[in-house]
Amino acid sequence: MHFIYKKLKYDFQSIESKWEAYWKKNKTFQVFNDSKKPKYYVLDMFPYPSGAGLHVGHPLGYIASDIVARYKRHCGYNVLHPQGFDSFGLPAEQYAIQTGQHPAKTTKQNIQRYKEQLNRLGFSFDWSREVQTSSPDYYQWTQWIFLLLFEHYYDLKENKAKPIESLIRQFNTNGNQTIHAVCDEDTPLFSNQQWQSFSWKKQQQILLKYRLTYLSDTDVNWCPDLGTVLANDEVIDGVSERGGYPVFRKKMSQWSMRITAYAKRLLEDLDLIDWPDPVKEMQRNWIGQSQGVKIEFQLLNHKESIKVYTTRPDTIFGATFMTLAPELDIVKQITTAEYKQTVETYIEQSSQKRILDRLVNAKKISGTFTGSYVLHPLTNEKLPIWISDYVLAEYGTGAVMGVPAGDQRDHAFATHFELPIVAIFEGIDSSKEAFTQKEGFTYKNSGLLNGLSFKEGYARIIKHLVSDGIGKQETNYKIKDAVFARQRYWGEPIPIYHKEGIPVPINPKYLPLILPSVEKYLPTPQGAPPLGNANQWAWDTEQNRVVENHMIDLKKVFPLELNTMPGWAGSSWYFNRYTDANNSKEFASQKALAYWKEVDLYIGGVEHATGHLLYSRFWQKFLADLGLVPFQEYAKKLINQGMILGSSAFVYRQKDSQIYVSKNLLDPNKTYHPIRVEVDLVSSSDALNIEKLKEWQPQFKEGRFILEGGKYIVGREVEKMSKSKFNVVNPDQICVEYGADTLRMYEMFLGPIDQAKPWNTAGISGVHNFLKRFIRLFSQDGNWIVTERPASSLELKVLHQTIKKVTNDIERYSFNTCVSSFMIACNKLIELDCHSKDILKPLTILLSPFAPHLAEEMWEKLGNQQSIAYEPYPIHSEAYLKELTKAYPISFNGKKRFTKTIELNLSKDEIERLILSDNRLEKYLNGKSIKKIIVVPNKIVNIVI
RNA sequence: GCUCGGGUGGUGGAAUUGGUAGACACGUUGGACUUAAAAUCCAAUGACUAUUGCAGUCGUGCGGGUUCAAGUCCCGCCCCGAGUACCA
Repeated sequence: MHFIYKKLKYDFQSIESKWEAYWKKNKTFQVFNDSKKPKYYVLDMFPYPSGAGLHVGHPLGYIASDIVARYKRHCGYNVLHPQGFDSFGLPAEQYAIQTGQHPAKTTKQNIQRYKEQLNRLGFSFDWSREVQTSSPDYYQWTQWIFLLLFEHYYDLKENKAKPIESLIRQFNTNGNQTIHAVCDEDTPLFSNQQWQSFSWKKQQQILLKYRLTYLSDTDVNWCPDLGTVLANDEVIDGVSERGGYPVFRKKMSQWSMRITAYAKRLLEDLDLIDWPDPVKEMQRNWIGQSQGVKIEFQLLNHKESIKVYTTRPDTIFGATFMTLAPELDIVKQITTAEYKQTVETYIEQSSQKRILDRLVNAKKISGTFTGSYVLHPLTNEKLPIWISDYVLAEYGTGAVMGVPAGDQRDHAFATHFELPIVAIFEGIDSSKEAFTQKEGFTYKNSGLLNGLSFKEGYARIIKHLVSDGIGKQETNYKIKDAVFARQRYWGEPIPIYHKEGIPVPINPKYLPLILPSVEKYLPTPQGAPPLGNANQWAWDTEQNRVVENHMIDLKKVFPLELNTMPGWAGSSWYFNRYTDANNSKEFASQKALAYWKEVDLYIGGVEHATGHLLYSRFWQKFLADLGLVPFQEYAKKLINQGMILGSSAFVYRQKDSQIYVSKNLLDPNKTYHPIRVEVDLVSSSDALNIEKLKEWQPQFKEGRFILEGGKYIVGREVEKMSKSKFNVVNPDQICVEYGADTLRMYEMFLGPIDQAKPWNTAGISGVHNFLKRFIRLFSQDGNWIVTERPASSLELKVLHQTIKKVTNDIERYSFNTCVSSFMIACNKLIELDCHSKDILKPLTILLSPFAPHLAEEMWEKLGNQQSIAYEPYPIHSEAYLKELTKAYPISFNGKKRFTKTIELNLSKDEIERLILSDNRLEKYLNGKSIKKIIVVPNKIVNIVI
């Protein structure tokens, strides 16, 4: 069949701007909370509105979620598909420091630009529910949740958060000795009389040890270059995630969130949610549960004892020394006069080490003897006490028993300092290295464990230690309480004032506590956070409002907290706010929360696995404990979209010259400097536009370019897309050249949604051509030729198969194969010369989630008045497809799968029916007869003609 | 080191439960249409052998195994990516 097609105009520019305006004007995607339809909540991780605007990688997740949202609308759901901005953050603040421009102003401009870009791509967001974390309407509720956390503690009996008043009541009646609650390690025990005798200040200090958000002297990650502390997940390889500056450990008075109280539930409830395994695994590792035993070692010549935590109590007979973390307070008490000097020097040195040094020098063994000894609890032997920074103060008890035979680090330490090594595994040589496996040995030199296997010995020793009162079984977690304060300006103010050194909450009635204006966004000369520059930053407890600093009298006017909340505060609960985003009375009404329930599909980057995705689960659990939200887990299903990488372009400059050599002419014996050049200056065949290059940067003006085949070919390298690498592809430009629909489909077509992949503009023409061909189904020579004639069975088959395939693929989030299916369908229908309305109508609905602008245009041209967005989704007839597959029934005997060759003599009619039954047979049409057919149950495998 | 992913044409990637591997697209080559180019359309395109044609051999990182049948399942390696890192 030969058709000659004239060029058909696909005027995507006017189509797309027309429908963008239409959706906005008609509020097509606004949803309400009182629908009778079933609900579906599809959420994107909201963006930080950076000054650079969107690049081509950002919308990937939004396109996927928009396809699902539109698909679910067609399926008859009331779809909540909101968007907002995580608009507090460092870049706006740094810009403010440089230019003096208020972060609120730049943030507003950036948001404006982001919205324009997002709308251009045709996302069906309900903007009436937009949230901005930096808006007081929003952050008053972030502050409100902060205060709730402050006013609650974690009860281990009921396994939930409870009001602090209930704790105070118990203190008043019984003291704290019978209380089973999460608190700081150093909380003293007291009776009810003692509690009542305490001063207000003392009582408050004790309560801080229980509150779920609290102020304490903790070791923090201090980054002097950023002038702020960082959370653990913001420190990567010992340097700051942002900027890569060195980070130090430092003791500071800091706000923290008692996320450790929820460690167990955060771990266990991972089983309830359908999240990608890597994310779950990362959270599991981050929480880091381990089962072990805390064992008490009596100090020689001291009343006190030291507890160690170990997961291998069975190796206790191999313990030949004890090592403490240098930071522990007890170190100073036990150090003998003789060793005082060396110990103090060592402590000093290790505290000044950068985190990076500690990591890099991990294998470099250091430590020093304290002069003291502990007694082995089972053998009564004298074990020397050492300190070393391989022991971490914040894990376990900060003390380990040194078992060189069973632990590699202990072995290295013992070898380095010539401490004894006791072999405890029968038949295993412990002198060279430790044996860390948990099978394949029996014990020796191990008292009551001798001759037992690991399994027997492990159980035996625990039983013994516990019954003798020496040890206690314990579950330990790696996860640490999250530092919840930044020394920055552009964040939520913490609604706390300070009285006698005690933090006191502001009554939530008087929220929001509005961020004050300052003249300088830098820390004060005294080193206080930027809020220290504010003139109006004191709390009047009688008028309950912010007043000027000079009114502070420490009687009724007190200084306000100067720290602000970290970046993850606002994002830890925003998904709840969308259900009722304009509510000024509550963070969200119970009715709205009950209607929308949890997020059905959440799409965002995997980089938030141990940050936002963990903190938000924690807050959700806390809010659920208080009965404020109806679900323990807020997102049923999570998908991580992979990053779209840039393809950087390089020119090669010969060393010490102005000669640039084309990629394939490089001489392996010479040295070249690869220099990144702007990818816009390079054609899709990697040829460089030298004229434009010379205009772009003056350093190339004098360059001599050695060409191959008349062209300069650049080198390529796949890297993260970033402005500094000159490899950013701007979606606006793609929209101008190909249109938003093409961009949407192409991003989906690139590959599986969760995979990282390099951007390649060259391939986009394939998808663009598909859309042009799609229009061709409706027209010929520019004329509309949709017909009313009923569809043929072959056409119907194409349609039903496509519906089935596309629907299945959307349901399993395989969007790339969807796009392929559309192309196949389109090609087949063109070949069949199909212009039937019966086929094109459902096909247009099917395409609408992917290419919404074009679908709307075609839908209107088909004579429909309403937007296509709420058209019922076409249903494929399983019966019809089955009917077709059964067109030529083949039966078998036996259960086992087998291959069988059948000799056939089929008539033309039979062949046609056979062809209907199986796609692959189409090419055998036109009179050829089928001789043999190889079959397995329910499937034709091979045909011999 | 440990944990989790993943290795399929020149390229991006298909292949729901084991059932004609390489769909779909890019790129490349040839052709049609054009004064020409672009655009569009048609054809070929895993490798090798053979050719007038039919066809044959090898092919999913490597080596084994299970099966009538393996990209897919099992065992042992190699390589790449991500996360994590003195966690006792």
